[in-house]
Amino acid sequence: MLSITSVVKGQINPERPLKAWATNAPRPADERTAVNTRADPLGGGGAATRGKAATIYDVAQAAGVSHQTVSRFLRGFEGIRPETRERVVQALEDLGYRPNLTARSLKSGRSHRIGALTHEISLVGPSRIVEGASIAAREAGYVLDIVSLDSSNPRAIEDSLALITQHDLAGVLALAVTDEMTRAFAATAFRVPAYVAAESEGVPADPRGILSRVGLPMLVAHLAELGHRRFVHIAGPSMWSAARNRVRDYEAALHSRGLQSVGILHGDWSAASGYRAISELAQVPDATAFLAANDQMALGAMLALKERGFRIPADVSVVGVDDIAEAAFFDPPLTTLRNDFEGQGRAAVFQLLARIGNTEVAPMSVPAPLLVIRRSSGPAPQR
Amino acid sequence: MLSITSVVKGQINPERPLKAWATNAPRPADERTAVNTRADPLGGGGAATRGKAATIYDVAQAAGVSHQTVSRFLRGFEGIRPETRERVVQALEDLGYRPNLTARSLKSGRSHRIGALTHEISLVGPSRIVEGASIAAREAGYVLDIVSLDSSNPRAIEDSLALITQHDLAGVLALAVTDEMTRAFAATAFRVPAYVAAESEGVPADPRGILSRVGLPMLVAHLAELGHRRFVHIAGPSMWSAARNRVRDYEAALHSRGLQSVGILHGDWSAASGYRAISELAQVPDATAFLAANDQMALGAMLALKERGFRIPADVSVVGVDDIAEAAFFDPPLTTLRNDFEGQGRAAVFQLLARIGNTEVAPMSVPAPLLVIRRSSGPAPQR
DNA sequence: ACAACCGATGTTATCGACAACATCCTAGAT
DNA sequence: ATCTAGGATGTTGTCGATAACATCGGTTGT
Repeated sequence: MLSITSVVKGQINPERPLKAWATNAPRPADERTAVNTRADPLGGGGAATRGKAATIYDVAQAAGVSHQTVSRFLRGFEGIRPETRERVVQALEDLGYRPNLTARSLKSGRSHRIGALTHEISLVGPSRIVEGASIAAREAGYVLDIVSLDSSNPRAIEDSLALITQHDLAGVLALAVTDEMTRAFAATAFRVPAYVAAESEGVPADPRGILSRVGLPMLVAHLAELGHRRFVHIAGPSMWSAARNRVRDYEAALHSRGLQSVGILHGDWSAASGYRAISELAQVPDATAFLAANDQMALGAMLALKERGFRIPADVSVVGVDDIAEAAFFDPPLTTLRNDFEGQGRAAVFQLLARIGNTEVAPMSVPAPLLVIRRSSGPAPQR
Repeated sequence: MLSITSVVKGQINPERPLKAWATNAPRPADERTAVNTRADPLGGGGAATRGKAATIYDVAQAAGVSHQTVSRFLRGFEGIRPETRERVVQALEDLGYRPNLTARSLKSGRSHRIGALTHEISLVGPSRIVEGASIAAREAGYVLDIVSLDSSNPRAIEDSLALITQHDLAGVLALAVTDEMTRAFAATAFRVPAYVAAESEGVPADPRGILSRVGLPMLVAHLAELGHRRFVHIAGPSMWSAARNRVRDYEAALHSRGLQSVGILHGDWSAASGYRAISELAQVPDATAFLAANDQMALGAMLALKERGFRIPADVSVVGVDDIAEAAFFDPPLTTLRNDFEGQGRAAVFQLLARIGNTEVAPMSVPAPLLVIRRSSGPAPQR
């Protein structure tokens, strides 16, 4: 258990003035480069930093202009005389001005926060999605307000939505979605754009957009080419649309090749559930290929199969989905489908920003799924 | 790749009025229970919900009182005549009022957001810490503004800190900390309480507070009792204080038993680095026990050792730290030390809240580390 | 040469909530 | 019956920023 070391931050003098006022404003080109140049030996900034935060009024007074002129400068307005501009810049730096985003968004009605509701962020998938989203948001000048649902608390969704609707956000995102969350989301009246990032279940405009639609056939093809004919799927929890999609696309892929599914087992994404799915069976299905809906369940399933005396891949092949970082070091290393979680998070943020009206975001290109062949899959045994 | 399904939220009538206005205010006792009672058949609220959000002025007008009376009610002021109170409650519900937290914090100078700066949230540890923090924050009525550092971007820390300092936050947290981050954090002048949640390196008041201080001796004792005498440590990146602590406590634990470390290898927390640490060695050290600083590196090391012909645990024992969910399903299942990541996150939030002045938080009890013995450790081979 | 005009800047109102102070009304004291 | 204390409520100012409008000095057109 880590202990918590506190760093009490008084108004310590900022060694490196952050020049945060320049962050979101269209700034003169030469500003960008010179962040570390001001080596102020404890003077100047000290006085200003000590008390309360400087406002545009303070800056205005220091520069001998009106607060509005300061505001104009900050917002990138062009028509300011060079000498005036000079004085404002100077005052800004001297006082170490930082915009008060609260006041800004109160007046402008715009905020730079995105609410992100997510399930089980401690799972690998969701956490990577959140990371991608967080980084994309930061790059666009937003921060992500993360509300992670505690699945042990039945009222969590309600509470979280109540929390989210109060804060004023630029938009709301649902990441890593279960049906429950989708429903609660749809029933809530947000006053801002809201998006649910989920594997769509209908017929999507761009089928590349669904990992399982394109990826599962690749997995099945790989196994079929190795001679496998009898398959078992270890599915995720059916309240996750991602889990349902994988079941559907698994069956479709088999069907289109005239192969058969020997059975579908159910897990909850965890390695433990993959292990139980196999080990609790009275008898292991007569299949040669096991396709788990994610790598963790594949890991658990592999252990259970080995304990039952199956050799992998000599007797049975096991494949997963996601290509988590550890999959290459399972024993045997796992054949799987690479899933670009970070990309999903980015894409979700970009989609939301586009709807928010931020036109500067580039449309996301959807990376194609990638089949990663390792040693957990091999030729089907001859009977 | 998931596709993103948008749910365009207009001002749909809220099926279940969230009564969010009651969330943070000391409310009359009977309010708590009656959330779903108002079955308003599309009347009343409709008009108000359609346009912009209702303000206390709108509510005041609807109730025929002054906005201040509404404000008083919301803040739990007692001296309001029952009939007036009644009208206010009615108007509040009819309009589906939600407080504008932006305006509130502008005036009150207080916010209910906590900024959390974290590294590599996609690692298992950090993501679980963040989850614990997020849940604890939500329970206390705060949300976590997560800023995840993109390690590929050298200016990420600066950018992130600039971003954080602008937003108005109740406090700032650094989770899963590297030295770089600690330094940048210390050099920044926040205007609010800031805490760095890290394994402390000095002599802590409560030694139970450090996982490795208590836990590594347990691991070493376990292995020593099995007859192991020659140990190798696979360390984390040295810029993480957690990694340094583990090295230090590993050495101390060996020393106190008169045992010797045959070597310290270095990884980066990933399974790949654990694999490389062993596989790239010209010759595997003559040791019987390998102690990795986390489970992922243990996984990689196990694979490399097996590939080099070592049997686990017959020839060598391998143990990890953290007890991630998958560790029980490695082959062999990994002996490790349970690490309460979520608890760390909670603790960090509680500590911060305490400093913020929120007196309602209970002090955290620090769970003792737990040795989890599985099959990757066994009796040392007889030479 | 006078007015319309324009760029640069200042003044005032505004966002939504909270807070200080002002006011009104009623009940108890004299 | 009049005064007063005090509870209940209304009015105005404030937080820090943005927006609309006003103003000032100097051009430019005719």
